Amino acid sequence: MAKRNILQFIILGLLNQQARTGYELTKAFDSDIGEFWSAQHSQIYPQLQRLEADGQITHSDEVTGEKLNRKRYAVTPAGAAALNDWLAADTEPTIGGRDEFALKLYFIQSPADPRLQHMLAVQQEFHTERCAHLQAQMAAKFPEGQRADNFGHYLVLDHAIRRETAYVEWLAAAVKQLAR
Amino acid sequence: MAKRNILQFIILGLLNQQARTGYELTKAFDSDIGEFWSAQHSQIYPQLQRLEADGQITHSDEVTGEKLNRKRYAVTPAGAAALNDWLAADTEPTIGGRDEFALKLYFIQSPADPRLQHMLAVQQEFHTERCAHLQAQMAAKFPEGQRADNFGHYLVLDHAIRRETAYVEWLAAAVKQLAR
DNA sequence: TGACACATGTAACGTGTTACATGATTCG
DNA sequence: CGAATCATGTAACACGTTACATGTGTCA
Repeated sequence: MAKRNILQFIILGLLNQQARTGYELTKAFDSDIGEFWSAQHSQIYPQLQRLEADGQITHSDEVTGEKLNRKRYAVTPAGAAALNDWLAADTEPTIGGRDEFALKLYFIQSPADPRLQHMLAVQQEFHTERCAHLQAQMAAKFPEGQRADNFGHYLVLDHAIRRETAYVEWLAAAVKQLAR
Repeated sequence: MAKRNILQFIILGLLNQQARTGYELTKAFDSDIGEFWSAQHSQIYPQLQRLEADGQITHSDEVTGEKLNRKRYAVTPAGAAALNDWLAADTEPTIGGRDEFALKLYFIQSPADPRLQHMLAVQQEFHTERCAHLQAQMAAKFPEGQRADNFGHYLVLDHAIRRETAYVEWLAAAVKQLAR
């Protein structure tokens, strides 16, 4: 899995869009970017420190209210260069992530197994709902083929929708071929 | 990512199908099961030792030729029970694995970016070829809707094909909306 | 006899998750 | 004033990859 520390580039990419705090970066992984990567704050804060020590980002202190301090990070020219190097480098194609559910199905040999019905139904419900949620997002953010700006965002949303749609179709096809 | 040590159950599942050596288990991750999980021998051998210490598997020694020893592992009743518990347990739905390429696209804001053309073409070639390879496998292993036996195997192959197909379609749609 | 597949292990390191820990601000 | 959110960190542990290490069997 992880090997070349992708996280640092994601942080650079996000900060390159706009200056952010560690907290805001953490939340970015809950929305659109969460479709293709995840990270917790316990990983992000140390990474920010390393990037700053490396001279790829800097921060300015901000105060909210009386005492609360937050650090707003921004990329340096060196950071922007590192980001561009990453973007320009060859990308090892993704070869299908890990899927515990698919794995379980693999070990159930018989299409008559009594557990299949329920297992498939649960997954179907989840992914169908998820699919609808993504389509709603798409409709909200890109109403009229408004893809010119934020093209990247559009592409990953489209990707997520296609992926979930294919997943739902796979589950439906599986259900259809169940018992007999 | 990993959290509940899925690997142990995969090993139990594979050994439940038939007794295998560590080497054979390692190779299983290069074929069909590799679509949804990967593991190296350096992870597998220690895991086999732990499973045996736990009483979930046992091994018998085999000799090939003059000296070469291999250990053929098989599940114990306790191991089979653990496997069934895992299969019966609720499965957290997969929420889209990590995809470095999708991530890069996300950070490229403009559909006129000169890098896009080449990036997409490279991925397109890879995934198209992969798609064809999977379909060939399907045709070879399940010729005439021969899904009754090895139903699990059929399902994961079908899953992989649908996933790759969707990926290829996504890339094609992206290319179509490129410059202008 | 050399290359390649078979076969099994350990070590070092990096990444990722969960838990621990603390405190401020805002809103009802 | 209590709950939710904002905000930032550290520690412990589990998981995964790469590299190190060694030796046998088979086939051309």
